Amino acid sequence: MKILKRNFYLQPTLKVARELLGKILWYKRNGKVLSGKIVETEGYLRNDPACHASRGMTERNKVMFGPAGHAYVYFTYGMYHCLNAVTQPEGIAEAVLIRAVEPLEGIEIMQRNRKTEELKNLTSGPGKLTQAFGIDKKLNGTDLTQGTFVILDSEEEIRKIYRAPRIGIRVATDKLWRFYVDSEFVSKK
DNA sequence: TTAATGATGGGCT
DNA sequence: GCCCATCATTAAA
Repeated sequence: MKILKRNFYLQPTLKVARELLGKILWYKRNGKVLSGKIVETEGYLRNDPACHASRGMTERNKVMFGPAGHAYVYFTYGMYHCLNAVTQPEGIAEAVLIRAVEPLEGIEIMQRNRKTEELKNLTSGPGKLTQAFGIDKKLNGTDLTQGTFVILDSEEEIRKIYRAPRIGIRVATDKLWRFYVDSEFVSKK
């Protein structure tokens, strides 16, 4: 399979959010491959009060202001990380949060990282999947279009895409910027 | 089954 | 000091 190119991430952010569904998150770590099919995403736009970057650039969110196709990984709630794909050209801070994937490769490692055998509980949430994959702040700013931490294209045809309000935010809850497919691994339907 | 709560610590008004 | 793009556990129904 081929790695998604930078042009993919330069499309409108909500389109990228929809089109990332079915694509493959792929991470080769310590010589072992971890991968999963993306089944749930959320878009975060400029001028969106729920977006970390909406009140200007800070040390934490500066990667969002950088070039498209890079990973924005941040630490939250004192114990979890969340993974985003940065969209839009340099200077425009938008991104897509990867909320859930369906485990494909490296499931034994994910089970060890998550301290559970239960497949449906491995990667069905933004904090869960980063824990399962071993993704943390050291990957913040990584280029997702080359190297060992990338998103792969796929030929998979998506039957139906659902859209719904985003989860875990207190503002802009009227915006239907969460997207997901029919899957047991979606964090919440 | 769903709802409430505690854990836990960096970021920022 | 309060907030937080979360999750696991406990309590309630």
